[in-house]
Amino acid sequence: MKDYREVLKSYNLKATPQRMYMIDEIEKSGHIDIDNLYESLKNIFPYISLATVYKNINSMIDNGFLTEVKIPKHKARYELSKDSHAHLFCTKCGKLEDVKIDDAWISNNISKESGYNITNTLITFEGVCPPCQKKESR
Amino acid sequence: MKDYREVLKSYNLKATPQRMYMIDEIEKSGHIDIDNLYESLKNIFPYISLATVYKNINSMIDNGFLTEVKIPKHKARYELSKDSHAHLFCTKCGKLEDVKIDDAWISNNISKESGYNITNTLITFEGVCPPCQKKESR
DNA sequence: CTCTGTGCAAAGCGTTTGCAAACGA
DNA sequence: TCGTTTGCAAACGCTTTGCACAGAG
Repeated sequence: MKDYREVLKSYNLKATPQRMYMIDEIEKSGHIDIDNLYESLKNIFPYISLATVYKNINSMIDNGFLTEVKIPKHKARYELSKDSHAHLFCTKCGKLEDVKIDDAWISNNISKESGYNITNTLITFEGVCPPCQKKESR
Repeated sequence: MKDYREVLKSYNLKATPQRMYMIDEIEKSGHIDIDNLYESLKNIFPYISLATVYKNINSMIDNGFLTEVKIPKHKARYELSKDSHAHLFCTKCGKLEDVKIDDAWISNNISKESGYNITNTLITFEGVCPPCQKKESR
């Protein structure tokens, strides 16, 4: 496991074991929701409280270290903040993947047309992933 | 006010006055959240229940007549379902606007690259609208 | 030592459900 | 008339809060 002490320090958060394992779990999974995160953490900290997980998620979102990803009809998932990218969500198995996308020129276009000063672009594609397509055609 | 009897009938929903005014309100506003919808409806039906508004919103979403639009850090808003389009959200004043966008070729691209069978594309731009930009520069 | 973070329990908030009466078809 | 919808109140589920103790810096 990486050492997240410095990262947490730079965000003015104390490096508690709970937080370090939380970050590790989020990084390993790519995207995770509260329940799965809580369940994984209970393996390491049997007495960890759901409230603690919420509090930490919120403080890390507030300072920008984490990003919340909302998915239609599902619970939000959390990811480490990273460069702009889109999401691919499989409606069959619930898998969420990152996709590289050049949204700069899209938002430039929209910006010109609308006059908006665009600060963020959120793109999610919903569909069925290749493995689930195979299962369907059986 | 338009007559929504036929529309409701085609969705197998009874044409109650509450529903007809709900649709009217949503159409007039373009996008509306539960609280504002409930408040407007109370002007016409002083005893309307929030539960009724929820039930109707949900049944109209289920049959595809309405679409829910999720916005980061804000309550969902509802719109009449229409052709694929993106949303522009002003983070200063909370205004939500539709933008025409040709997402077909984007999703085709993503589809080819990822192998996903894409069924829906959700695009939201966050930024500051022209009026709010003027206010800021004062 | 000081202040932040943790765990627990309770409170809070938005949404859904159950039910009897009212209403639309 | 029959099945759906309404309004009300209670229940529900997820998230946040308050507090005393523990732990990081």
